[in-house]
Amino acid sequence: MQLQYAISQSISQALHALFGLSVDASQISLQPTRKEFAGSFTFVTFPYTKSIGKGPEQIGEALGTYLKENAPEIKNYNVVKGFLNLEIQEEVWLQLFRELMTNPNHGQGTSSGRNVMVEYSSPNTNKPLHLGHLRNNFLGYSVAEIMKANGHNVMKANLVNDRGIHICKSMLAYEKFGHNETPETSGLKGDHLVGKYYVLFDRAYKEQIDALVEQGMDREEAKKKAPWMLEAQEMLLKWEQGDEHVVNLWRLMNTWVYAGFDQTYRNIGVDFDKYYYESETYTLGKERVEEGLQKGVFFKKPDGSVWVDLTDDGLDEKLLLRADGTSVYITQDMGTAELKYNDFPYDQSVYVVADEQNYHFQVLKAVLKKLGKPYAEGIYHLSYGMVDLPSGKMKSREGTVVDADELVAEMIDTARQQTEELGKIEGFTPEEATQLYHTLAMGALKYFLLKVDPKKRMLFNPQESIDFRGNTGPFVQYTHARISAILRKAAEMGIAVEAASFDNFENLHEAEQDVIIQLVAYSEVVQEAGKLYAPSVIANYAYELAKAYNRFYQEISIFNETDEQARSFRIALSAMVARFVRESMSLLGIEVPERM
RNA sequence: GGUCUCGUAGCUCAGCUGGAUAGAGCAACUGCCUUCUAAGCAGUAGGUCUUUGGUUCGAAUCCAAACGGGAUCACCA
Repeated sequence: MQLQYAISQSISQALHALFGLSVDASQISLQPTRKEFAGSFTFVTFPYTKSIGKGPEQIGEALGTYLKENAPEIKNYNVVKGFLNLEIQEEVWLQLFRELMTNPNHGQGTSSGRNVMVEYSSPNTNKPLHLGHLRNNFLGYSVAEIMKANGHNVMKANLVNDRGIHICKSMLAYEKFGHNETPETSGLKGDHLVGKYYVLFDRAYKEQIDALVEQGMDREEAKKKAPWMLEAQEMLLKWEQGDEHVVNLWRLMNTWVYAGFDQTYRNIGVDFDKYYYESETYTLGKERVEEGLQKGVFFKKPDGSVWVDLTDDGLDEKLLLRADGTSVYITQDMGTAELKYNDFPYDQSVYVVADEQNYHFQVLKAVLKKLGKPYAEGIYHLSYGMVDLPSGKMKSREGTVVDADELVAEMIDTARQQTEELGKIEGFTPEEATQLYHTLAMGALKYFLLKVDPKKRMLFNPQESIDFRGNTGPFVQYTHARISAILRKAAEMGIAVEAASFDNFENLHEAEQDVIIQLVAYSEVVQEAGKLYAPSVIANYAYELAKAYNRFYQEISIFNETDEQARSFRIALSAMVARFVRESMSLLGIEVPERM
């Protein structure tokens, strides 16, 4: 913030004038003053006692006196031990506020010219999305929006994992039990229908294993020898050979799944600029392996398999290509990295993938560096923690997952109940009410999943529905709805929202000042969130802003104010809060209602 | 076992590059709607920041060790 820098400069000058000390303004750090003391910024004098040779209070007093006389921004000061608390002139805050009003791009970074690809979602096509995917999707979408706000060109990508043994499992069970069931005949959403057969496969497979074990076979052996496993593997082989029947079935079932996913994506409000399909990319990467062999950074074992030695990077030896020449996971990712780069020459490629794959991405980056790829350095694994249930980790096959579609439906129902209980639905058409419930439900859910630091694991308790009070999405949305009501009334009264209407306003209330401080911080918060890839930073900001506004709202009347200048200022302040609430929430992928 | 991570109020989480008496929300308890939306506001209570050392004027924050969770160490993806 410019203001902080100006104060730092003044302190730098003061240190020089009073004590002959040369400290660059950039080295001087200010912190927000704790609320129990008067002031907005605090300068800590402890670090200077040695070089100056005086006590911390003495230094604080001297600096305070100097600043009050020489720095126009400083209204007053107080010294508590080694802390110099600085109060800022009201007019300075008002001036900052006026600047915000006239700058519609505050918080929009100037174009960086940098290309950032954000890959997220990347689902398997054998089962529907669950709560863990929701965290992934919301994170990915939000990070992409945050990157845009930081001035980058963003490409949102979805790498669909549409082939492999897991898909064949669903296909096989469908062939056995399906009786040509379709989403239409079953009334099931496509992804749920396919997921049903994945579960059926697993159930039958387990029974087969148990049966084999009972016959005296070793369990590990039984897992490999169970008839359905063998059939699934055979099916995968046929798929790779282009067997018409298998490929047709695969196509049919994937079509169902995509229709289901599209519906979910639309419902939760995420989208993609580009889709990649693993069925089209899984053979890529072999050329990169060949390239590495030629460059001598990879090596071949006697059986013909290709490896890379990453022990110098603190990692292990890693297989890159099987002896039979087929790809493994890392081979594919080497290929898709190149493909992505050719499609969109990125400076940075963000992979929103759970932290269980930390090792994999370390390896990927190290391998691409060894190949000397220009895009290796830009690879960033946005590693997020799992969502735990009170019972522990979610497991698809064991049915201990919270289904995404169901959860969203429940949230919408909760939103409806809450709204009806509060009697807040008068004057809404049925369509508007439906829209509101969806907005609130998604607001609550997204905020809940995004307010936590992405790196951390988090807990979700399905028994306790997500709150609509306190530090929640609806709380922030409510603040916006409140302000909207005020702005409607102001418009009716013909009061314009413009800086000129409060030129002579003074007597800034503390609650008003606190709101301005929050507003001014917005652009820094957006930068911080971008630097950390952390929507949680935005969520916490939106909450703090809303809280500061609500305090103001409660303490100070707007329309009962007789001073027109003050009234106009407060309306303008409200409008500005609404704007930043809307913008910050939109960075989280959350909409804000006009009424609720 | 190796590597990586996490451990803050009963619960869920904030605490930026070290700074004042560690903050919110939920749950509990008190107040505040004839005044702009009470999904709100104000307040009370709740803590050996897992433990022990170290660095420092100063540590929840940095370093080390221990204890306790979790992830990973596949010719699965």
